[in-house]
Amino acid sequence: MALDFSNIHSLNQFKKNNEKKESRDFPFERENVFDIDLPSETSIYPFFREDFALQDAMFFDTETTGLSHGAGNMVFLAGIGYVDRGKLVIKQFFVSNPSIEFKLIETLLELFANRNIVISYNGKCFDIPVIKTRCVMNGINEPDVEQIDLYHISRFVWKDKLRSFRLVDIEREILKFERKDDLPGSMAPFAYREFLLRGKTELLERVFKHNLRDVYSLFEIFKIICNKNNIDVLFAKARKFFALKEFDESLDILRHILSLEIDDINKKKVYSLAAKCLKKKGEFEKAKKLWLKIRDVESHIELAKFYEHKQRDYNKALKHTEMALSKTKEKTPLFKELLIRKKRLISKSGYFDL
DNA sequence: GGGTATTTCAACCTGACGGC
DNA sequence: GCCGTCAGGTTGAAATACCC
Repeated sequence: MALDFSNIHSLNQFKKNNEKKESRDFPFERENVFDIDLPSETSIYPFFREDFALQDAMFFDTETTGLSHGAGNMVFLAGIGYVDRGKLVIKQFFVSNPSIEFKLIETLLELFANRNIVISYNGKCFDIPVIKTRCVMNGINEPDVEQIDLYHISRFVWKDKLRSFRLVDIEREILKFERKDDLPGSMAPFAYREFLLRGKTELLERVFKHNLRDVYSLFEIFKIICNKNNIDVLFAKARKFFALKEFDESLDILRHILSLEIDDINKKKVYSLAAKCLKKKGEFEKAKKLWLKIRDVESHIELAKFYEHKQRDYNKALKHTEMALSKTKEKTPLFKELLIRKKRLISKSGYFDL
């Protein structure tokens, strides 16, 4: 469902409240509720532990006065999102007066305590370290939160598809959403300064929208990563299981991918990873059948290794080395490596290349 | 422009194997 | 037994990219 900005409350009420002296002692809070399609499953294992429930998590994004993690960088706006009764609730907490930042931090810590899994974008490197620094500066105990960082998961999932992994790039390429009139995050410190010095809220309103969109996008990205039929996500999970040396789990996912409608390119990707799993399991004959289906440079090299070291069939090993050579550009390091392999196999097979 | 999680890549290590 | 080669694994440094 598209994000409806008409749903966003105006800052006018905040301005009115802010004119009253007593309201400056508390962070300004506003809430937006969105109708959503819930993910049918919430497991993102193996990217995060298996026993994880959406009601324990909250989506989190901050706007700060800078990039540094040092004492001078404060949080002035925090957006948190959570699913409640089938709807996405996004609350934004704004510090209208830097002297009450500690109240915002305390509010966040209470929320962290209730929903102790924080889903963010680059939060491991930015948002949470900044919050921890603000805790130290305000004499508050640092929170102990579990984190799901969608930045790193996105890099892993779409590594072959995208070159840039900024949140706006994921929105454009994966969510198919283009921001209009978005205020870049780098303008947030300036917008806050304008508010504090001159009471201007025009730019600040756009920072609120930016932050709201960020939190909403976190939910949307999370939903895609939960999708059990998304080819990119399934491949990524299979790769992750392979990296974790859980080859049977990887093979199960690859079989599931094959049960979906996929093109020949994706089929070869499935065969290639499945062959690697089978090789690790020592099931060389099964792996061989897949390599013979793929017939790219890498699979010919694997077949050459298989025939040389497992079957001691040097003629077949030589044949696959030559096939790999025919598909490789001359003068490349791989070509030179294959020539060495060919020379060795010629020597072993007693074949004379006249 | 600072901090940091992750990825990449090179260097090194280990075990298996064959030739002498 | 020694030496060289290959494949595969481990480790650590460097590079990368993101957040405001």
